[in-house]
Amino acid sequence: MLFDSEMSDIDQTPAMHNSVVDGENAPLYCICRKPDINCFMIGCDNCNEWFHGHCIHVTEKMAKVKRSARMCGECEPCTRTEDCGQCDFCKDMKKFGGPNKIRQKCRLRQCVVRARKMLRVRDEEFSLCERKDNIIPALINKPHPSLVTVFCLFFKSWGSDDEDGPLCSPVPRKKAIKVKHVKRRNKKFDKKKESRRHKQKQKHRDRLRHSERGDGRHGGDMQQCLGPNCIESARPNSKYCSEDCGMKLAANRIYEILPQRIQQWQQSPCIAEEQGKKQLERIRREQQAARMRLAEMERRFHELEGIIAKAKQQVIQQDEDVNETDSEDTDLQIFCVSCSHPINPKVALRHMERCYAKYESQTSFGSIFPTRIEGATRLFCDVYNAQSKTYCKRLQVLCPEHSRDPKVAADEVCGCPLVRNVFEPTGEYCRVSKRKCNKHYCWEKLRRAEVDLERVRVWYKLDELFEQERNVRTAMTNRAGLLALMLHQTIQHDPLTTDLRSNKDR
DNA sequence: GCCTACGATTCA
DNA sequence: TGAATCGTAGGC
Repeated sequence: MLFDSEMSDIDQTPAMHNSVVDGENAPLYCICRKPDINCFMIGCDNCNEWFHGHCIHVTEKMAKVKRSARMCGECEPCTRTEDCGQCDFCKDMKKFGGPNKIRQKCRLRQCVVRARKMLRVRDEEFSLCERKDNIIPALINKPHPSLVTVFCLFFKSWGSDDEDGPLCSPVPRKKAIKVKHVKRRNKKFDKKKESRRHKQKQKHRDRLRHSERGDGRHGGDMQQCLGPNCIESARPNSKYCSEDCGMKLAANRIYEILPQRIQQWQQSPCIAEEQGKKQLERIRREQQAARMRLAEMERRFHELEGIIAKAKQQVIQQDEDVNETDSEDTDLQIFCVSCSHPINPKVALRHMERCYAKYESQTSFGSIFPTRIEGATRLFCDVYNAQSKTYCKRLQVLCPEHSRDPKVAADEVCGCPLVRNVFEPTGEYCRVSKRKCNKHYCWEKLRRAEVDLERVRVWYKLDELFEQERNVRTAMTNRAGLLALMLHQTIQHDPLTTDLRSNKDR
């Protein structure tokens, strides 16, 4: 296949021999017999004719699909460009945070024709599991799904033709094996011999591949379609003559098997179901407790705002200046935890708070999602950073990066509620000027942060409990799901198929 | 023969 | 130069 980008390599006008040249000497191409109009064109290897991409419905992207020993370039996985991010190969990739040990491309991108079977065998497993995850909830949401819905979902999940392959195989995978590559290096191979052997192997494989493809195309033995009442011959590499026949057979099987399986299920008691119910009860109790705690914290939130409002109404007591200066007049020095400079204990709180804010504001803590908690006010800062495309996730009251402490007016009073024995409120307020009070520096901010932090904790707890509830519910619903009922037993549909167990018995 | 790990190669 | 991925050694 040739693309227009490759035209420089074959300077002579392509397909000139069979193209008509019009009056202005512009060569005509394609089925439309029009000249090259500066669009994407693709050339045929066989006839050397050039075609406009849009005339033959081939896009530049499609044409660029790679072909190799492991890629046919035509099947769905070959044309797929995105990694699923879920399979073991994806999870191994560095871009998905993996160790890069397996180094294989995504299972969903392994060619169905040419990739090695081991690279795609689990693809079926994986995609089924993935599809199953999508199908079961779809069925759960319908209390009485119509048989057509059930059948379509089931059949699609089962795979169109291949019903012999172990789908979500319960067989555990083999353990990882460590390879001693050092040994390999130490071994002295006869290189000539090795490469000759390699070439022979390659030739053999190529021969096999060609013969396989040949077989696939022309079909070995002709088999009759397994579709109900169908007398046609099956398609190559399939048991059915058409998708329709496969669907009909699958529908028949569901009609035949499902009612019996449902009856069986209903007759047997389920311990896991009982445990699930107990777990749900526990989760609900914890949710209730968390909600009560949240209500309590909301009440404290409003209470604190009331205290702060009341504190602001206090009047400054002038003689406090003397008390402030005469106490603790010592040479004692402590070191700031942020900048490690020696500071006077009297101003330590003020200094350390500012120093911390200075360093803290140089870092960002962001998430790509804005906070969406219904009914919660003033929790996270949530300022959007266009550069990193993230929302700030510090507590709003404690975020030095996006909010500065308001400037204190000269006549503002400290107003911190005074306490006795650390916790008992005396009902009085500190009436020192806010600018001069070193004892209660930023008390509103710290008290607000205390309440907000607890509120955040309770929200996290609630979120965790919702997640637990969802998991338990999903597990309970899936237990008697359609796929589970249909798949968790072995049925010998075809009496001619060799049943290994019966062989053993004999 | 399956599977993992990793050197080698290709490509952007 | 690094990411992607191919091909294969070697354990089981």
